[in-house]
Amino acid sequence: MPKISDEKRAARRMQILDAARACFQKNGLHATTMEDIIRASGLSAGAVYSYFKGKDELILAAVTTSLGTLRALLEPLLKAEPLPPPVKLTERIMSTIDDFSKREGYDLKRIALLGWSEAQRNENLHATMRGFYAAFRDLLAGTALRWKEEGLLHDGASPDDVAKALLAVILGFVVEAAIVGDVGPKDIAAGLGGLGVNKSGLR
Amino acid sequence: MPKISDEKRAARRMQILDAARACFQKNGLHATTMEDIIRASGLSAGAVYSYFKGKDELILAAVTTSLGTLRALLEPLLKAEPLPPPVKLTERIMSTIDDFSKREGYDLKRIALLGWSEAQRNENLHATMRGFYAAFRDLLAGTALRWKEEGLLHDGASPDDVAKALLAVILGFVVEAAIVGDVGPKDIAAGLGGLGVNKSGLR
Amino acid sequence: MPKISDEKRAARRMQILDAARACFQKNGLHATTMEDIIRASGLSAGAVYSYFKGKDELILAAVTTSLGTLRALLEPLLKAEPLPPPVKLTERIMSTIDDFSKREGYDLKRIALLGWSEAQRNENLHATMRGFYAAFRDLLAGTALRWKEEGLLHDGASPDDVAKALLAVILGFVVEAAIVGDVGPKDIAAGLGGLGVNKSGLR
Amino acid sequence: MPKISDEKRAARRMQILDAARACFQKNGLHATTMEDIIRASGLSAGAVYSYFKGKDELILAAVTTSLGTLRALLEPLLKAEPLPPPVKLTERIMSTIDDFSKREGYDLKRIALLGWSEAQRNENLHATMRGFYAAFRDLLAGTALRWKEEGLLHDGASPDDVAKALLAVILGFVVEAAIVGDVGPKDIAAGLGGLGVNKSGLR
DNA sequence: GATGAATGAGTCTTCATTCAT
DNA sequence: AATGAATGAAGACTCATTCAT
Repeated sequence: MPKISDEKRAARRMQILDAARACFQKNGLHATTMEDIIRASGLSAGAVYSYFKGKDELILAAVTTSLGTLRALLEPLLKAEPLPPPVKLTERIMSTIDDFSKREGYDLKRIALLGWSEAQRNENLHATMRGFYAAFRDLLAGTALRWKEEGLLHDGASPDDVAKALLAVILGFVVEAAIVGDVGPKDIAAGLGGLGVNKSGLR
Repeated sequence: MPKISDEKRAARRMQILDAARACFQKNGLHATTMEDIIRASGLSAGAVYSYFKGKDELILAAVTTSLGTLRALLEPLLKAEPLPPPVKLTERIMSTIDDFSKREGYDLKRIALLGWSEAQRNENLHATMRGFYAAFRDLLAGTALRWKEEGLLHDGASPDDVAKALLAVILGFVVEAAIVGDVGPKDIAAGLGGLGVNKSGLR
Repeated sequence: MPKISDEKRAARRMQILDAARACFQKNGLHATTMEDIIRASGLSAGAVYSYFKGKDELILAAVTTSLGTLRALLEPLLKAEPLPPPVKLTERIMSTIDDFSKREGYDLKRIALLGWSEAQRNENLHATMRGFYAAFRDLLAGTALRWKEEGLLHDGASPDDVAKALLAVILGFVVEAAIVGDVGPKDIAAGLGGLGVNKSGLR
Repeated sequence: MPKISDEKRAARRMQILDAARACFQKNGLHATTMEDIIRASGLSAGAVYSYFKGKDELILAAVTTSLGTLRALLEPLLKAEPLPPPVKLTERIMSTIDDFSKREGYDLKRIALLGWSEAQRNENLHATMRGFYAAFRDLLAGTALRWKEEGLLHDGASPDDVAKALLAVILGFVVEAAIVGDVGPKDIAAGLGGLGVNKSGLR
């Protein structure tokens, strides 16, 4: 079979996945029925089931692609040269997440919350998420090492712990924005700055 | 059976709620069936439904009481004299949450994640949680004001923003611990310290 | 036990029955729950069950007493002297049913409809109703015989058939008033008169 | 399965409706469970629910189609030429109802009684029935007008009242036959004749 | 006797998934 | 390969009735 067929297949998969994500985001994972997804995708039940084994696989795929989107969004920030100081980078990460959600009409924060909840009873999903966040934390740890080398961290600072703390801030921002509201990346960044976290890299 | 005493009634309610929380924690909100809760409570379906209108009320009650527990746990920390410096207080808050979960065999973190997810399609629940976290954030802002007066924050620091940042750290710790693992209150505290947040209150 | 106790018992029974009838009339037989009746009666579940075996007995009793009320209302009309001519008597019967319903706030027509429906799956109830209506039809047949003797019916008229026809008119009025509306005893009477039924007894 | 034809769909609907009507007739509206209907229809629960929203819709459909059947049965009688005199027409109407019930093994009288009862707490159903009977009564009034023109009614007779009276006779016959028994269309007709209602149109 | 909390079988309904066409 | 009608196992909830106190 020529390449076109594969492309079509991939396009179909994406079409279904987009429908699923839209439904999940709007109604949550459990309140979304397969029929919702089938209708939203514009395909037939059989077609959907030929691309995805079942609802669980669709959930996993929705979360996985969301994480993929997130990775594509965030990795460049970590590799930016010159490396921004901690608070600045953290703010950019949060802003990037926030902006994407607003721009694409596809709220990564909501999906994240749904995924975390689901992960507690779906080991497969949990493993996927754990892997993603662990990898991201490793990346952050690498970044922290560079900060340390640049003298932006205390001398005794552990890059791993810094990564853990920053990941907490980022994930916490997602929760706080989704549940409590009235908070933006700048607020968090300002708050960290007020606490004494290096803003400029100078001390 | 004659009229049951108020105490007994409350005890029965708690018995059912404990069963529900145990089930929710183990299987998640949606995967838990009323029959699970009924069996775990040791009562009959009718009895359970005479204490709680339905599953939604049970979910709301489970989350609400968890938040109540959390409040009882955390408020004393915010009123402690002398007031610990930011990182120390944050660490204590996280440790308290962590220890309680280990001690009582009742993981507040898991329930929190479930609640956040559910809140996205249950406005009643969302309002309850938003109210709780907003109140807690206000308390933190008050604390931040005291820190500021004591010179533990930068001069230009906004207590509100500091509160937002610290709440993010705390909530983020909950997520990170539940999903990624390999992280404890001390790690986060050390990471914040490494970032330059005042540990001792001295600068 | 002295007589008072029996009286009290009877009063309690009536209290429960009144509550049941009010509920049945308002919500129908099946939509009325025992709890509705219990609450309306102001007694406890146990008390209600000590006076009536169960819901079926309550339904039977409600219908039976309604029929008793009907009998008490209608029998005097059939024994009136001088005996009114057919249409006049029929109109009086319909008016009596109508007026009672309005006066007492207790609609015999509604209860009748409910009872007929229920009778189709409750042989006990069916037998009770059949017995009542059959007896009433017999009474009407006796009346028809007197009309015949007085020359108010055609010579070849069968009193039994006349009774059947008049019972149909009366029962039909109940249905028509309850379901179609815009009809009163006078309309029916006028219609019969228009059809040529002797109004005055003169021809 | 590919798209089913409209005919097949209609046939399936009828299959379910027939099953429902059979159950309703045998056990009454409320004592009939969805499982009864599902089993009787030979389909699955899901299939039944894909054709009818729920039990209420099934009840409404059963009553509505019964009324439709009734209309199809009775309208020709009202349009017959030459127009039979009042008692004759009434007898034919009652006979038609009676015969259909015997012939088809589907008792319109029983369904009618069930419907009247249900109508008292189901406004939708009530409106449907009221509309049907009111239309039928109008038709009868038109017929009465023709009788009047032909001199078969008293000069002062109101066609509307005559229609009300005849509808009462017909509905009353249904009740009397279902509840009391020992009565047929001929008995009622004879009784009306005995009361002086024009049989032949001559006086 | 009276109470009313508790029971649990029974109801309606949903929805992930399959498979005949 | 695609379709979408059909499946049927759950699930949430109700309510007539009982019986320990």
